[in-house]
Amino acid sequence: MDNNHNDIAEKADQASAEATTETTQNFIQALISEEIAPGGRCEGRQVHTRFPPEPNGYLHIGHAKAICINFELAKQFGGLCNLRMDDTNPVKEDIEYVDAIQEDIRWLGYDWGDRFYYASDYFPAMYEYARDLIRKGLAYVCDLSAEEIRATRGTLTEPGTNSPYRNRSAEENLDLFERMKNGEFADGTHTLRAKIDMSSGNMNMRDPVIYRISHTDHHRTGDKWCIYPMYDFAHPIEDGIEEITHSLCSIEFEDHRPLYEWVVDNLDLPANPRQIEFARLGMNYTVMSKRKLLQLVESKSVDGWDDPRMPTLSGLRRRGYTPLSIRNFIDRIGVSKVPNTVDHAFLEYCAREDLNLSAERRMAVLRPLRLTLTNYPDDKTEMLEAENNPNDSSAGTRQLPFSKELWIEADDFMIEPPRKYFRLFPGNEVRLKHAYIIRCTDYEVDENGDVVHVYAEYDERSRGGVATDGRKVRGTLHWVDVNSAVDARVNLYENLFTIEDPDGAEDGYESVLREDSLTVLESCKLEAGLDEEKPGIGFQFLRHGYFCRDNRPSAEEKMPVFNRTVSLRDSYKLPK
RNA sequence: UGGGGUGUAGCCAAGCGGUAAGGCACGGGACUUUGACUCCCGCAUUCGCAGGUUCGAUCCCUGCCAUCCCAGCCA
Repeated sequence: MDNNHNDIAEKADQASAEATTETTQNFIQALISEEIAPGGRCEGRQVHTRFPPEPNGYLHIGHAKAICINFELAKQFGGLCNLRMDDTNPVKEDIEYVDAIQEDIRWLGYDWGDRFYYASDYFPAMYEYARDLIRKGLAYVCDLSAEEIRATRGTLTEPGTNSPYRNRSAEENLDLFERMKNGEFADGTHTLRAKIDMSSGNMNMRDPVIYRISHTDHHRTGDKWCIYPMYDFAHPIEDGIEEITHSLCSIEFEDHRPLYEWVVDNLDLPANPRQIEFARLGMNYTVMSKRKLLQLVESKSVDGWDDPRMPTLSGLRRRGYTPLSIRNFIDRIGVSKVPNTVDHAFLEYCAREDLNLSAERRMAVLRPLRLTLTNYPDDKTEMLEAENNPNDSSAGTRQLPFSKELWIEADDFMIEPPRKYFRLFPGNEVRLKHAYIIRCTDYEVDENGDVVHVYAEYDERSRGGVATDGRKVRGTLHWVDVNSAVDARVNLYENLFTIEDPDGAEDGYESVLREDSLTVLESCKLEAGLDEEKPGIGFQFLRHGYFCRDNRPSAEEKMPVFNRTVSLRDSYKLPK
């Protein structure tokens, strides 16, 4: 036990040594190593990545994977990682998300320095690049409607047909494109299309639209523009302008890569980036799509984007997950191209691992049962010393008030205990953590037969919890002194869904929402001082789990509110 | 009956021609003033399947099977 802390510190050292040594590289690291080596594509260049969210929603744990991969890769290779708002579609985006995204990334522990960009800042440059394409005969203004474009695109197995506008002259295209920009045309009447190959097996190469008309105010450029570039055209330009060396994205963009490369190859960009795809994160018992998360919020199935049951970063933060635990989680699940569904228990493991070392212990009775020590002096209150973290002696100790009247956990007493129940029952002896050994002498039940009061005698010589005669006392209970207890509300969270794969539910994910994903306990008794604590600090409530103060309690809330981050592992099973 | 991916344990994931790392989960045990932590032990004779090349194949070749993505003027 005394060696615990040393062992753990040693293990942490080993882990960080391994992280820096990095014996096995994932496929992206291996590729970058090759490319920056002599003769490689990026020889002499500084590795430069970017995280490019569209500001149209809140970040979730899946985004954390992309964030960690991009920022960590830059760090490992002595490079840089930019933060860029990919705001090329004004109808979906909003300024409110921009701040939230930055807050979440900072909270996760990453810093983009002064390299915070907006794709919309490049609109003028993109317009000029588009004109280059037109002049090279590689893009044309098309008058087909959206329906007509769809109809002529062909199908997965049949080639498409050329647009009748495909062979307009560069002069005519330049003129039309300028008039599109000047607002002479209504939405949907014209597009700028790349002239590639209408019979390509890759649908993305069948003369993709690269500019559309949208008379919509943009959250940053207002009404300055009424034509907006499409992702496939804009993204390689954004990367090129920022001199990104490696543009990482998720696997479903794999068949966009030929188009990405087509743009890079046909434009004279400041630097040529390379797109690399990896598998996005899937987790069981949750959904990850923005659309579905939004739906949960709008249907009031949850209490907002930051509901502690949500896989959003703001939800995980409110729940009490630490940034380190999330970074560790992402680091450990690895990077590959294999479709994956990571067990949520792995995330919980990472939270416990970090919190076990960093969280101070406190005592909290969630379902209180009154205990009276019949042989303890009536008006006495003594102070007992309690360690703050048995795994970290530097966390120090605190003084706990103790008296005749105490709260214990209702679960910790049974009139007729099953086998191997070593908590309190008539005649049995247990230890009150940090306090005394007590023996149950009596109990009271109400008209329903429920136990409402327990009586016990304490062993005066066992102060601190040590038996002077060396007798073994197996059970140790947590408790809270009645006089100094803090009344509180505690929220217990479970998975939002009843099945592992809610996306695959026959009747839709809403049909498998779990009814009891939130349990609100209104009459909890917390150790004194917990009402002074702020959100963001994790505590271990002894024998229960890790908790932190809610960062968004409702206005009318009078009691402190604590959220359970994750329970302690529990190998105790009540025998039937 | 197009194009592009992916298949190693319940879940992640190493492995790159020399005889299946590690983690999570799970099961057992030790320790214990948290039934926590920590520690120990167990957990793929086999790498989607079938052939082939080779002294030797998870790694190379061929075929097959399964599964995911693509027909937005979304990203």
